[in-house]
Amino acid sequence: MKLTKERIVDAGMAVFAEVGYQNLSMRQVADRLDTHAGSLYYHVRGKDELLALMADRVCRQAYDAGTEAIAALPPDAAWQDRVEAQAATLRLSIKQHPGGAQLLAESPGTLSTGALSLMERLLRTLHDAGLPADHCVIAADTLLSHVTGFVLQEQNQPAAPPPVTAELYADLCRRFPLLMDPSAPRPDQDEKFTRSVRLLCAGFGTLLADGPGSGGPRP
Amino acid sequence: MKLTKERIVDAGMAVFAEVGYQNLSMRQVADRLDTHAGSLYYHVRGKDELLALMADRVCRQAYDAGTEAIAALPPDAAWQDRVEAQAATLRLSIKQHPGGAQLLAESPGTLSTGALSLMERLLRTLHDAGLPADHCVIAADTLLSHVTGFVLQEQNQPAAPPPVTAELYADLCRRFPLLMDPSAPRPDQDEKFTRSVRLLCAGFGTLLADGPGSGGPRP
DNA sequence: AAGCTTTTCCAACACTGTTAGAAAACTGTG
DNA sequence: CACAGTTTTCTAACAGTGTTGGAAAAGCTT
Repeated sequence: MKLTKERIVDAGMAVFAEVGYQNLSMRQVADRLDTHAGSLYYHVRGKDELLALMADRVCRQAYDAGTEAIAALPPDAAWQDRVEAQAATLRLSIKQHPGGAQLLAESPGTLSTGALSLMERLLRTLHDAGLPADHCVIAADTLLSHVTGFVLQEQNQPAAPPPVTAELYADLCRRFPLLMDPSAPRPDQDEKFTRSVRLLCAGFGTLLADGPGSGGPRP
Repeated sequence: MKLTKERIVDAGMAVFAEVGYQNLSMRQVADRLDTHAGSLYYHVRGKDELLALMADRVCRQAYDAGTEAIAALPPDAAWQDRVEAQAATLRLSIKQHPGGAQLLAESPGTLSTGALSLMERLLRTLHDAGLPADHCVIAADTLLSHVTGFVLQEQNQPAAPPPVTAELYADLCRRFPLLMDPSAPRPDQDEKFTRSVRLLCAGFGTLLADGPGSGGPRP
């Protein structure tokens, strides 16, 4: 069957889903297409371009998943819920692929139309919510980079945490008392994520509620 | 001269500063120490461990730079300024090394005492500011992952943006009107960063000011 | 000085991205 | 159909990577 950019990206995504970001090689992608590595270079300038295309596809998937999630919301949903829905679907879309956050993080996001779509929609949500225009782009940028950063940490957590001796544990508690405080609740990642997004939304909210007494972020 | 973990990390940082994250190889690190690549493996389990050690060192540098910046603040400085100072120094410390954000992003941060120190100090700042304990860890986590995410985007922006034809530009403006709005101010990265941090602090603020009428983030 | 442990060298292995040129497949035309 | 021309694929190689095992050297103890 004829080779094409689209099919190469397809194979790349498949290999990516199986072996993850770190172990993705041109030869494996070629194998899945019953070809040889060199043949790919006629359609793709190099591995970088392939990765960029794949990152764009992840963004596009996230965008589509987002439109579905938004459509499922009640039409009079608050803007915070819309933001939350977009953040949540983006996170899930990235998490579907092992090392997906690295893929997005390492490819320059600006020139990808998928990433731009995500940005534009979030921008519109914030704009419609009444945020001042000059703050919108910063807010949207902050949220997007936050989601990537969050999933990055999430996916890089070692599956099997290294065993800590009792002695080492005691030392850690001495040096990092707040961090190691056993009385502090240890929420799971899902809850941590939604609450962090709510925190961001609360920050956004201070930019528009110019009611008496709450004058937005400090001057 | 005798080879040691410390010296290997030193050489690693030097090579890292010169060639960046992507092009750092064991052989180059060995060359700088007038040895052979195989010798490193007696002191270091593999490249992963070396990268983790280097990430820890970056965190430690950031921590030290942070203590300096905090000490330079007036003793009665608001907690927002303390948070801002820590975020700013962390960003600068990461930016000192080309690809430093990737280094931090790709190494599992939890088991690094440097990263833990950063976290603990931020936690204390928020705790002293009066944030409820169960929100502190989430807030601190959010801010740290935000900084990494921000610098990641910042360092991955291609030095020479690809030339856009007038036709393509018009198309972009049609598909992403808000994003491409020429009337919107285009702040530089420094300002974008400080404002995003202020935005986060504003979100944190809603958690403590339980005065009448501002009930924190939506339930 | 002999024996022993720690450290370093060296050569290899399997793998990576990438390129150049030959070979094949496909195309349209006389 | 046959021929030329173009597009696509194959093959082999290059330079470089992380990593390993065994030989060699160095350092230390008795």
